[in-house]
Amino acid sequence: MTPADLSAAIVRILNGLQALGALGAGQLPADVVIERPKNREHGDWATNTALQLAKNFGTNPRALAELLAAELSQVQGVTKVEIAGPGFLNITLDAAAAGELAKLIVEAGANYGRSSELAGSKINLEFVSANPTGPMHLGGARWAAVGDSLARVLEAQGAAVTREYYFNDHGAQIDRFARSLLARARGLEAPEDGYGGTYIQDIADRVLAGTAQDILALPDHEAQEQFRALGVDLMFGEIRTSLHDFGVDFDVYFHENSLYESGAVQKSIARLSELGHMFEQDGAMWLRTTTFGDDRDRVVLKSDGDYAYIAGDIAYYLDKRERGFDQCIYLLGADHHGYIQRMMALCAAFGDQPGFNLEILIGQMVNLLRDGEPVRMSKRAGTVVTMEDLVDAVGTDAARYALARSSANSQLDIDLEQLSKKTNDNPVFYVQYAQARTRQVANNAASLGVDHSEFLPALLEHPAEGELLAKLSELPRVVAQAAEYREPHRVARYLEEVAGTYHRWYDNCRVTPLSGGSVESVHRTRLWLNDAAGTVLRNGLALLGVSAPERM
RNA sequence: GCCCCUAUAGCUCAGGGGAUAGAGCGCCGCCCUCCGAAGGCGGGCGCGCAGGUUCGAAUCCUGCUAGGGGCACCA
Repeated sequence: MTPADLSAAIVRILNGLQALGALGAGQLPADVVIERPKNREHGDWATNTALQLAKNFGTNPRALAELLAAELSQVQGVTKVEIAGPGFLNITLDAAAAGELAKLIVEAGANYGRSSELAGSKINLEFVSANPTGPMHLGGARWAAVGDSLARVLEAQGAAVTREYYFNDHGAQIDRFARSLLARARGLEAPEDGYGGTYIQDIADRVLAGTAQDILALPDHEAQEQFRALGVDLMFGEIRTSLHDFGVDFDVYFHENSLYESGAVQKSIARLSELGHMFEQDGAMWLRTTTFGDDRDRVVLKSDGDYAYIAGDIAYYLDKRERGFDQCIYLLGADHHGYIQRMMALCAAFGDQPGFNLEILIGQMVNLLRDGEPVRMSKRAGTVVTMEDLVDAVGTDAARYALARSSANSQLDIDLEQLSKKTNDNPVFYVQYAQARTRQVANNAASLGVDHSEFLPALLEHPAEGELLAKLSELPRVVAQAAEYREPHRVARYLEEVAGTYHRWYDNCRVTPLSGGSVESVHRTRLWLNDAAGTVLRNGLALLGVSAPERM
């Protein structure tokens, strides 16, 4: 008997009551929110559904609660239903009904927490997409952690997710990168509008070392072109390696330049012209995005004959749709929030539904601190705080966890010094330790002859076992909500709660007998619960891309 | 000027209308004669301000204040 079972039971009861004419003709809910009350005197589970639905059915909360309570108390496994306050239903289960869950979880294994809710939907999730003009920086690391975890969460709900990286290898920014490389190779300072980090020298040296050709003897524009092509490749390789080491691998690295080379840009603009959304003015071609709520129209083809940046966005979006993605999700940094309106407008211009076919998630910035002082992370300033800096300091698991455990909506302060000095500060260890503990308990149990040959859930009667079972039952709902709200941090927060609940159970309930004692049914039954907790912790950590070590 | 995000414990952050607002870290005290004390138990400290909606608001709405990020024929 899980919260989901209770919810289903209540929906059934509501249906039955309405069919009998005991309720008015209101809309019936598809499910009912079942919560664990903070105060245990309020039972194992509680719901406020009578308070929320009474108005719909033309009755008052108290009366509806009484109808529901009478029926619900007849359900098998429910021992008591009480009405509290204005119409809360407080539900108490018998230990056996609650305890069944332990076995269900163990038997489901890696599938516990997964669902087919999003089966059939084909999602393109674009994230990171950092320009190949410098090493992967801390902000990119946040989106890597959040984006990959979101992909895992969506996949756990049955969606087919393609992780995609838009690789800006076209335009003025790349030209500045190439000029900077050339300048450094000649021993000159980087141009004023160029990149000045020490990595520029490094890449320039590698370009020179990597080719037999004497690039520096070429005319300027040819030399620059060589540095552009080779330098971008090197930078790209570095970024890709950093991400891989971070546990994030993209299915598609999409090159912006390919949109221009293939003619996709012209094609997509021609399509918008046919649809009547393009116009010419001041020698430039514009997309009338104001038709769809943008605050100004946007230049697509500049008067000098070059395409504006949005031209690539237009072609890229269309390309994604033509590749068969129902939903294109973009995870962008806060400095891109101004793009939302024009992106939504171009989506609508193609006849699509903004918010469904195109969804843009904005994540706020990460501030890196060292001893409480902000560390600048501007690539141009050359004081680059890279993903490697963070990983070197705290390790991949701690880095990914620290970046993924907070809402992307809030700015995040991470103090390198604090994390690197005392890694025990990081909650990831709390969770990993609990998981490792479940393994050690299982190992000890095995060596003492405690096995899975018996499961008598009624023996799971200690209050700490009730708490643990209740907490473990929440995983499916947590994952579903993380997917629905696109908020993978919910998984991390939940795991911290599971870990705490498990530790308390561990302190109260032994899986192995004391020395001299014999193995009893209760030990064998508790082993199931121990393993169920381990399963939940491992499944959750997997959703975050964090390892679940056997021992620490 | 306009737009977006944020404001909750000493710190970093959860809390998407419900009952006494939570976690980790930090601080104080207690617990290893039995599954690793990287743990548990106890203690102290908090919803930026002012209105509104509601039976009920940290949560929704409005205004204000503060911090961050944006507002190109740049990418």
